[in-house]
Amino acid sequence: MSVSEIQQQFPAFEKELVQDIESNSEIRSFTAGEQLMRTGQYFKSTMLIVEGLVKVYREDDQGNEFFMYYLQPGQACALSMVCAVKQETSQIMAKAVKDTEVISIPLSYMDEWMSKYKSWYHFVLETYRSRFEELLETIDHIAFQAMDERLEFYLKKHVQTLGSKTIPLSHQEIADELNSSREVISRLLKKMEQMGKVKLQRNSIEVIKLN
Amino acid sequence: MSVSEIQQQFPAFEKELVQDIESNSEIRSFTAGEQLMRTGQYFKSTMLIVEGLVKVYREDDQGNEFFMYYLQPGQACALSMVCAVKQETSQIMAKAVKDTEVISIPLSYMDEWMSKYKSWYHFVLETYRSRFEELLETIDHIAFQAMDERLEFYLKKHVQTLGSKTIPLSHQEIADELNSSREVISRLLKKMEQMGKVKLQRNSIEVIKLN
DNA sequence: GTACTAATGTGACAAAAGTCATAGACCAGT
DNA sequence: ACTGGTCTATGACTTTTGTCACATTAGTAC
Repeated sequence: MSVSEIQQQFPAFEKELVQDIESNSEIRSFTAGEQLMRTGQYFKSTMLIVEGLVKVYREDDQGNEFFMYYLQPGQACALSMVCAVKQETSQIMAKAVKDTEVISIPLSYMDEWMSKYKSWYHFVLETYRSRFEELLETIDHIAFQAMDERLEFYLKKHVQTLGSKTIPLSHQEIADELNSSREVISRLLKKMEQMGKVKLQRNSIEVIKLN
Repeated sequence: MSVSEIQQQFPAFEKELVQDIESNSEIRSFTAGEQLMRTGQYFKSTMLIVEGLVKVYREDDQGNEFFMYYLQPGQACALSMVCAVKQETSQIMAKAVKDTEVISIPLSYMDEWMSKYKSWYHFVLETYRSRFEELLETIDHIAFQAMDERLEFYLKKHVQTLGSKTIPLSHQEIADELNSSREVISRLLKKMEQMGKVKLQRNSIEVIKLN
């Protein structure tokens, strides 16, 4: 990973910080589908996404999972910061959706840079802030909305994030992420198709228009 | 508010910080039942709880509410930090449960102290961290658990926080906070009573034993 | 093509939660 | 003790979601 590549994804970072990152961090690559972290793991470092796309989701004891949010280049996993500080295990899973490159920064530097670099300080706070908001939004949806609305929102989010109208997921995968069952999702999708909101294909959904 | 009172609730703060707080912050008092913040409000300051008890909950467009967590003396509202930084409105309501005193710290100092006082820095990060975890826990409950389990957890939490086995809430109030309906809560409580877990009185619930 | 597998469609049913209607219980003020 | 208001209890019913069983379809491998 070169200085210029880092600088490109994190334009707000001052030059010295970028150099510090370059010399003190490790690049890790994950192929699509690979897990970046899993429940019960300890963190000794925090991760910045340089390239690719990462899906972060929650998992309970029975193996039910639950989609929380995507991480894109230029973002960091607040969870790895949260847990890193306390040396605690997480209840979080993260999976690479596309081939992904991350910068892995040891905990000790993360802390040191907070006072050393203003841009790092703002970056960390902004990461907490934005993830906090995502979680609040997630809570809103599961607390207040019915499955059909949640499904629509889920699809909308995917279109935004993937930058494509075609979502390459099976009904089963969607059901898992919304912690529902395939039949329910199939039925709702069928309804949406009849309303002209989506077009269903095998293993993918083409979004026509959502409110 | 005297230096010693602040120091008592926030023992980790160094002396200079406490003095800085004393001379640059404002004390605000709320009587039980009063709102500390409401949806749509802007923040120009962050609040530390010195005395009392504050309930933080989420509200949607239709006025449904949803309990998130309690704030106790020695804690701060992460939301007010989150929003303060970005000068954004919150979707959060906070209400004093007991008579409450808070220290209101202007945004500018909050930022300045981050680099000036190590203990402040840790306090802010720890606040983010712990609230983040509370939110994750909340998500777990609404995503993975049925109403009966959520109710039990809710009661347990209240016993812990209030430090009393008697919870002074009506079924309707509980229903609101769990975003359910009174009848449902009444029925579940009745079942719990038959199982010997609680004893029901008018306007209050006495907890006998929960797992 | 045939055979196999994964994905999807669908009807029937069960369970959980929400809604409606109504009645009783409790408390406060007079 | 009467009255009005709030809180609680309960049965009947609806809606939503989850589950089960099985049929159909689409893609893949041979």
